[in-house]
Amino acid sequence: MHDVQGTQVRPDAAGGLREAKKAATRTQLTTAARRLAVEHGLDAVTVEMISSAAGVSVRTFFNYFETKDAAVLGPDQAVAPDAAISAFLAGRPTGALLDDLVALLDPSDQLAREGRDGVQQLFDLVSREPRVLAAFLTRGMAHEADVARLVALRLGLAEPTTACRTVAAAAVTVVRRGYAEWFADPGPAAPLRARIEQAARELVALVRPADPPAD
Amino acid sequence: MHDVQGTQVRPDAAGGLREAKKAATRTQLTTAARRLAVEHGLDAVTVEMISSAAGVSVRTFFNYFETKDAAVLGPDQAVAPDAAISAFLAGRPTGALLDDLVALLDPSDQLAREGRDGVQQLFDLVSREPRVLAAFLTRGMAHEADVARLVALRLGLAEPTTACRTVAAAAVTVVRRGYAEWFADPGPAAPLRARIEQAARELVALVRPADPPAD
DNA sequence: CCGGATCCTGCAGTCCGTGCAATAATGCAT
DNA sequence: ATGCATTATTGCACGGACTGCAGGATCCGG
Repeated sequence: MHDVQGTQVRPDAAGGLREAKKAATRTQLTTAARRLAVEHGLDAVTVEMISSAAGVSVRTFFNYFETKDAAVLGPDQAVAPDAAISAFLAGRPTGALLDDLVALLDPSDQLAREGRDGVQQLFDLVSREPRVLAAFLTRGMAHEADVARLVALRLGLAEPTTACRTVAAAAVTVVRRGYAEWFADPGPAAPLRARIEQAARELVALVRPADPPAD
Repeated sequence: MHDVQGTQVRPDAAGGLREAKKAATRTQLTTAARRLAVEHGLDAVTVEMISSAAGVSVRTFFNYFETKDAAVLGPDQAVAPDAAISAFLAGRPTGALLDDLVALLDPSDQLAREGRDGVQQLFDLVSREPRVLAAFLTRGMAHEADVARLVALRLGLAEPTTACRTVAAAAVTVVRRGYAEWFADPGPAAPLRARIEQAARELVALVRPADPPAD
């Protein structure tokens, strides 16, 4: 029985059983941290509680995450899957920078990976616990820097210029706004992607207020 | 001698000597925290060092700031002076929303209040210490919410709509980008205000790529 | 000058986070 | 399968962050 408290453990592609078990415990820790934090509030949850819920020692907890907040946030993710990055660098899917950035940062696959409940839980904590918000925003800044590099590459530049960074900041801001609105009212009528596109339209409207309706 | 380690103490307008002394010690704590953090790195600086440098006990430190990071960041400031807010709400100075937001958030007066060195010191820490960055970004989110409320008021709305929040996010992002570039190269040739306006132009260029040059 | 309110301070305690060294588990080659 | 090298887990000890509490000092108004 190669499992850790119910979480499937199977050797994923490269890397043996060792890596798979590590990934499983990391997931376990994050899951336990989020559940306990939602239930009791982050301050009332000790690292000892999270660790024992995941079946490891407190010392091991700190081998996986630097801080309690980081465990709630979960392991860092790439800004987008490789396929999406390749497409973006090749000028796809539309050729328009802002639209392609929205497509690049489209988080629907992350939603599928963590599950709708997990993401809802995380955003719940982001909006309720200032420390989780702080960690979340810090990670967002790192993602913004990654996006700036990708924009530079797409434009054939070796290093991101000021404009690349501003464009990246705008794109990340639009996606963040979409997330926030989706979380505030996660009805099925307006899926996450639609919220993000709505935020993009609002940004365009700010800059082109006198624009005639396009369609 | 009503002073605290060289910081002037005079009863500011309303509030007696008590309030003035409190403000003085708060400033002292932030000044000491920043100086020590720049010198030794934030992790190597203990609250005890900061407290004794400011001439108060450790326990008193925590009466002024909730965390060590908060002391480095300094006391919270209003998003803009009252006069600038009134002007913004009245549709000034230009009538164009984005331009007026840039004017509203123009931080030149904060620069004058804290002094160029203090702000440079703070940004130095923001870029070097992840914990200070996290606190800084969290405060930025609060400011963004304030700005969204102001936008709503200017448009005659009681509550900020989705568009108000997106507009506020875009404006705060532009100002943040200007700050970042100014800090990366604080030459006198390109003052802070010019950097912010440059970032605003970059945002416009993202949305209106085919625009003919205006001037 | 005095009473009430407010602030400062020390103390004890909990929890976070880290270096270190011993132990246990794993992967690999034979 | 078995022994060996590598790596993960754990306990321990420690410093530092942060919080109630209670006693004492300071300030403000009369």
